[in-house]
Amino acid sequence: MSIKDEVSDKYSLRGRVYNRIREDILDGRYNNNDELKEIAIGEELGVSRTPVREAFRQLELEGLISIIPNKGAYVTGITVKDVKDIYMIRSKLEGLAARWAVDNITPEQMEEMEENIYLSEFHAGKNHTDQIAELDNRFHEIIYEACNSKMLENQLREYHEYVLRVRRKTLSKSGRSTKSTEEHKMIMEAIKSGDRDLAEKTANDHVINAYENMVKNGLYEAYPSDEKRNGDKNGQD
Amino acid sequence: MSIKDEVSDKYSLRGRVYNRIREDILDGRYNNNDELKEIAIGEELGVSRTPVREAFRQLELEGLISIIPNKGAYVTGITVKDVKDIYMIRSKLEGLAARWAVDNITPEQMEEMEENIYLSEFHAGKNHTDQIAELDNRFHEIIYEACNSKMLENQLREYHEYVLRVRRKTLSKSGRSTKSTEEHKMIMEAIKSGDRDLAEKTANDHVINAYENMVKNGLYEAYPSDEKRNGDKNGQD
DNA sequence: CCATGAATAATTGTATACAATTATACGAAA
DNA sequence: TTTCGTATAATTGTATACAATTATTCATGG
Repeated sequence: MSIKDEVSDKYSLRGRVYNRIREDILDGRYNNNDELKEIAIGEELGVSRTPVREAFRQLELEGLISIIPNKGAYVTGITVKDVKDIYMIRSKLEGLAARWAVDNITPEQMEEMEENIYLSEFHAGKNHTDQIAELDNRFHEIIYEACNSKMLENQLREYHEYVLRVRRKTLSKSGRSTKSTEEHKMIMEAIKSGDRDLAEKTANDHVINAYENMVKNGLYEAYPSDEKRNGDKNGQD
Repeated sequence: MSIKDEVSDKYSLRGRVYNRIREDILDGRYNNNDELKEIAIGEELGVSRTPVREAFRQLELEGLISIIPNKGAYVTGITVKDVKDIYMIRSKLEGLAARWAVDNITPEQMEEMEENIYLSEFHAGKNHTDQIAELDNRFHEIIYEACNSKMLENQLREYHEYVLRVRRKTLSKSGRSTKSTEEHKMIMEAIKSGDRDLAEKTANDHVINAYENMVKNGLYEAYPSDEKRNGDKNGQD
């Protein structure tokens, strides 16, 4: 499938341009629908249009910008509904990853997971939001690695980018971190005990809980720009 | 996320190069690890290196080729395990799509679905493999459209490319088409009756059955080139 | 014969030049 | 004033030129 490691190539000009624009978008330094001009970006980074254009093509495929032929490249926003869909999809895929991790996790990965949770419990008690966010990311990364599927791993990483993007816009209110760590612990214990069904289910639920918490804490305020089209009606679950 | 419609741009040189190489790869006209030279491809299509390079960058992100900096672009193969993982992931996502379709399918889409199944039953009885394959694709497309999620739709389409790729290598032995149509019918009826859980479950099972059928009919002969690394052990389900 | 390494060729990476398309400015007519 | 159309500028699309890197050839020495 896709992404990331193949692209990196951090030491070519194109790679640097790609990473730079990508970061800027994910960090919210552009607004939705901002136009990216090849020359302007090239001058800013001291390169010609060629590597910029190539970077654009990749960013387009990744969905971070959209290119209209002969017109320009525009930063693409994601809607409230997109965010919801991503979380629902992630719920399923994280469940699958946790299930597969049961059979494939290494002792070292298991160890890191336990340590991760131990540290999380500490920081959750003190509201160290940066450390908590970092540990949270890492917990999921461990599962991605442990599931032993390059396909699934790549897919989940790709979605994770979007999560980071959203997280930057929604404040991380307290309360969640403790509960989140508890959920991580449940997933970990299910994996450790070899219970595939339980691992899958707890991971499913964890992602959905994270989503619901985000909604409560103002997702809709952070992303007011939903499209009108058919409305947001795939929701009853 | 990704893919396809944004890329198309069929009337630019880059778009034509992209589509051409893409088709060639998916149609199996290249072997695994074949090297793609910018100049050679450019001359073949009568264009310069610039649009070829841009097309390469997109194909790389799509996973169809892999670019090694300063060396070249190589057609990437997928392994037996990759195929399996894709089907397992698809099982979950098709289930989700069917679930969402319950709440979002339009009368027109429902009608097309019923017609699709009616025709499939006819052709399945006569072993019209081409028509059956076409109808099968279309059945899934309808669900993708009906789920009303651009995110999920794009994702499933991307995976579908891989399925087509595999299908071209594995012979479609008889027997399956009748059973497949029956399964489509079950999905359709679940959607029609508004039973979300059933729709999800029947779609889940359908994809897994398709996979198991493929294994029986020689997937492992068609894709002998699995990597050795950690072996294929995430399998007990 | 094989191994080594320098010279050469081939190929990719980047910059620039030119063509095609789209956006903008501005004046004339209603 | 507003609207329309043309001229101009700005921007993207493509081709080509040059630089940097990698592959190949082939002579030399062991």
